Amino acid sequence: MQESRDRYKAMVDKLKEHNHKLTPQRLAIIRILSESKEHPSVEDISRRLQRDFPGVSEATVYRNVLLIKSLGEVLEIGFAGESTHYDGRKPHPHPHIVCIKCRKIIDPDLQSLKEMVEEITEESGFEVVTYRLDFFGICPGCRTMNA
Amino acid sequence: MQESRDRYKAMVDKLKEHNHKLTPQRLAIIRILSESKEHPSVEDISRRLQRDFPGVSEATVYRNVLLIKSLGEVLEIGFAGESTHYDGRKPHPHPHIVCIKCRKIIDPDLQSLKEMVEEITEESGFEVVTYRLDFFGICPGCRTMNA
DNA sequence: CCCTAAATAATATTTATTTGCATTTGTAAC
DNA sequence: GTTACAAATGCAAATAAATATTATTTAGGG
Repeated sequence: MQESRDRYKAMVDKLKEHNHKLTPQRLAIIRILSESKEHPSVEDISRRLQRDFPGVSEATVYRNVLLIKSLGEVLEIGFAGESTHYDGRKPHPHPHIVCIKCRKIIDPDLQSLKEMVEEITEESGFEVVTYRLDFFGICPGCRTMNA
Repeated sequence: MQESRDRYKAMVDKLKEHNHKLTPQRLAIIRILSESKEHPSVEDISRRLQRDFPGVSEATVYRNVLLIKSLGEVLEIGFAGESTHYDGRKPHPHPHIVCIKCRKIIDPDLQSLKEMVEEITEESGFEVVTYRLDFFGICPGCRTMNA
């Protein structure tokens, strides 16, 4: 998909810009990040990587994901209990809606978010830098299936 | 404070109701949970506990916090990187604002939350069951201090 | 092609949490 | 007040995720 290629290119450019080497492992990791819509964990990435690079170290995946995060090209999403997940397609904070039955995650567009940030600023005096918004519920599919 | 005592009593009642024994360690733990406004971690609780019970095992704290959580009397709040924190005063989901400088956590009252849930229901068809909302920013104190 | 800093693999370590097991202790019944 | 027994505790060892260490390899400029 075009979008995946754009993300891939953006990450490569950012790496070059900061004079980081383009190793095959690194490129494979950003390829996976740019193509994955399911918010993979380090373990997921590592597993997929084995196909092309049997024997990549998990530490390498950790280090690279961390590096790419520090460049602002991947979003870290830690759900309680599970290991941390990453979104390389939309690297900026955004709300999620997670289905507690099928685990599907969707990214809604919320008009009310802007208003909420304003309310926080007014009420608390905080300067909001970033946020983490996750709603958990039952998706339309699982609702009908179950009832 | 009255509120602390109410929370303490609610937790004791819930324990009795489910036929759990009221050991001194357990009572001390719920006392700390009911009095702490700062969302303590297991380690925090354990440290405070040493005052009254030199030698309480961390495992005991873990087990009790887990038990109390399973009774719905404490809210688990896991932030990336740090150990999990707990809120025994407001056991139901609520938004947080976290200062990224001093780590202070406050609980705002957001009018716009209801509206946001409505927007999600309409737009996505999800039935919202629970949520996790955290805003990160710089609190008024740290803003002036730093600039 | 050669050099050097950066990156990798493998291993060890740290930190948070959980579990197994022997011992102790609430608490309900006598 | 004793007794009985399941539940709770303490301790230590087991897991698990993430990070650090170090010797070796390699990307990429000159």
